[in-house]
Amino acid sequence: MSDLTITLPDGSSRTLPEGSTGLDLAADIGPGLAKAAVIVSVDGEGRDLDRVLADGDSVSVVTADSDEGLHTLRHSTAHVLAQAVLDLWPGATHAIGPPIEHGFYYDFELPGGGVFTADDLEAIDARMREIIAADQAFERFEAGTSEALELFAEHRYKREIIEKVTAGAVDVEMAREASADGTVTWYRNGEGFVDLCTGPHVPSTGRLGHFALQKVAGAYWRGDEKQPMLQRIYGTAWADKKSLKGHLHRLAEAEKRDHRRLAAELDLVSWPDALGPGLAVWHPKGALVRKIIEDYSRARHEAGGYDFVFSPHIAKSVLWETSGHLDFYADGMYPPMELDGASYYPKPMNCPFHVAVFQSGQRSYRDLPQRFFELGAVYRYELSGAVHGLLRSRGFTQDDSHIFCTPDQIPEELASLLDFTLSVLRAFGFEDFQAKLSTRPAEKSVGDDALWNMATDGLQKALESAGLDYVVEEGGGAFYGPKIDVDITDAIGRPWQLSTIQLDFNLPERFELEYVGADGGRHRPVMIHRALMGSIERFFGVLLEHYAGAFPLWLAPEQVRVLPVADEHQAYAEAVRDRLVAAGHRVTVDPADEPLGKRVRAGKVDKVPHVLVVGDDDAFNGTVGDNARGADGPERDLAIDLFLGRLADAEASGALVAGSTGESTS
RNA sequence: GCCCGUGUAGCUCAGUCGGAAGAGCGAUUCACUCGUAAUGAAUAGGUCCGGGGUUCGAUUCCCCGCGCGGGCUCCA
Repeated sequence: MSDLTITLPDGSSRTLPEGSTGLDLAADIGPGLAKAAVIVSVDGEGRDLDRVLADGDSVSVVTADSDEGLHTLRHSTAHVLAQAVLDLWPGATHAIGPPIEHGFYYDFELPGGGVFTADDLEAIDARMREIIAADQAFERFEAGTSEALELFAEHRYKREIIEKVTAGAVDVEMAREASADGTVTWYRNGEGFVDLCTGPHVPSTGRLGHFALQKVAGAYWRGDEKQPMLQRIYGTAWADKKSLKGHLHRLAEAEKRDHRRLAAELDLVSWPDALGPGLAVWHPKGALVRKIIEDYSRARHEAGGYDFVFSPHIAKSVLWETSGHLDFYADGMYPPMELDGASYYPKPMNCPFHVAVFQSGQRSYRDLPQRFFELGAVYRYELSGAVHGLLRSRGFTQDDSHIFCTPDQIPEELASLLDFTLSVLRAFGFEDFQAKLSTRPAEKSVGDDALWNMATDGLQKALESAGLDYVVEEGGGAFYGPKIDVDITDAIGRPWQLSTIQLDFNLPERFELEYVGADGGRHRPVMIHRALMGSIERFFGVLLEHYAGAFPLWLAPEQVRVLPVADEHQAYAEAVRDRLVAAGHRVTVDPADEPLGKRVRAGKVDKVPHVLVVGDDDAFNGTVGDNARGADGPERDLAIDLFLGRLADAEASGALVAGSTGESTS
């Protein structure tokens, strides 16, 4: 009997008897590892622990605390969910159930068009725990298509997957459900539960258990609204109890900083029913913060070589026909208003207007690059079920610019543009970025190869010189040009896509844009669409959640609140306020109609960066007592001049609060 | 738009197995004038989302709308 030689991730090798499995390998390395092992990864491909290894395999043992191990755990838990549902609803069929970030889901069709209710989750959860307690082994099977079709005769969605797989038309979501090489695999556990699946899975259901079912939702089969609506159950699953608890805690925290809740609590924005879904009104405090954001954006663009333009909210259909929006974006547009025999559409984008500005006169290569900037309000007909506070609305304002340049200018323009973008985002306290470069799609696209290559190289070089982490999405670009999207990561680790830099080789063609070159001839410029914050409304929402409502000093609508200890200190409080206001700060006085403790508390609840208390000592000495947001206690006897200096420093640096005793700026 | 859930005071929510609508916070008024996270009392505030049905009687049960929330899809 010959032995197997297995290479481990650290480069060492191990010899095992022929017929050894992944589990044997793990046990050979150490009993602790054998216990912790979930699957093995053989040459980068996940395998069940009980599968036999081959001589020369390069193997790493995957444990539940790794991403791949967690993925497996969640996938296996999804199977148990399906098993429980099929047990409890005879006649139900299961569609797909992949692992997702933090958990898993499974889609079902219940007999007679039935639906799940929230109460059903409890029963399903209980049945799942029985299956886990029974510690049923996951067994893997492999066979040809016809046998598989027979096995899943009662399950139309499984059959559809098998047929698709056989035809070679596998999409990403289904890739986990079946292999593409003509054979079909499935897993069985318990008496009779089988599920089409490429695996791998944990050895047995006893390895699972740290999960929670979260919600039921409708989901179209294959995400297509023309397909049947299935019943989806979402759950979260983790390697141990502590991780599960931690995750549920983080969810609760995220809910507390929901921008819609904070917008109401801090009196910033509201969504009156009478306006319609996705349409907000801005209250004075919210509008003040928004104005500061917009003023900052304008100042940066003014200093950054942009020319400001304005454009109307509606335009005749001919504009949208020329731009092509009516062909490929009509679903996203509000319907037209018929006026004077013409159709006027609310604008879903600003680009055609900026093109019109470009076209208003003859352009020379000496004028380029020409950068037009506008805080442009646009209206998009989002599905009523898709709107989400400020993060997804039907009317919003883009910090929109269109840059017209020569092809030669592309690389330099992109490099400085990306620097500019990151600089603006950093000013708002965002530090973690993740970029995505989307390249030319495989099918149809416009523009010649040289242009695409120059633009794509330019984007890539810009990313590299900016030192940004990025992933490349091959073929992910629009038909009219490559692009970069930049995500920021917020204070609790969630990514948000904000900025986009998008090359466009199409609109210059459609509008027949030209500039006069150095050679005296006419040439076609390239267009760059770009938005840094994306949408002011959405950016505001992201900021609100990022800071949990506690805006940095320079953005806070009310920066300082002065509390006189008693009525007799009112005059001094007002004098303090007037001095701070004269220095350009936003300050109010809260008179002594309520006990001091109550007013201090109100200031904290309103997340005012500085609550000043002034009494006899302060009036006599020209000082204040400062309660900085986030500080452990008050700082007494602070000279007003000193406090003013700190305020100015904090405003300039973008700090959360002034001075050294409050919140840290990290 | 589709599936599920949900709608009671400005906010957060009780409640009515169908029989006179409640609390806390907030607001207003009065008293208190206070050195650091909720002073006391009083008052005001509701077509119980809208319309229809069942009933002697509907905020409660049923039907249809509308709003909101979670998903599907898309993206700023």
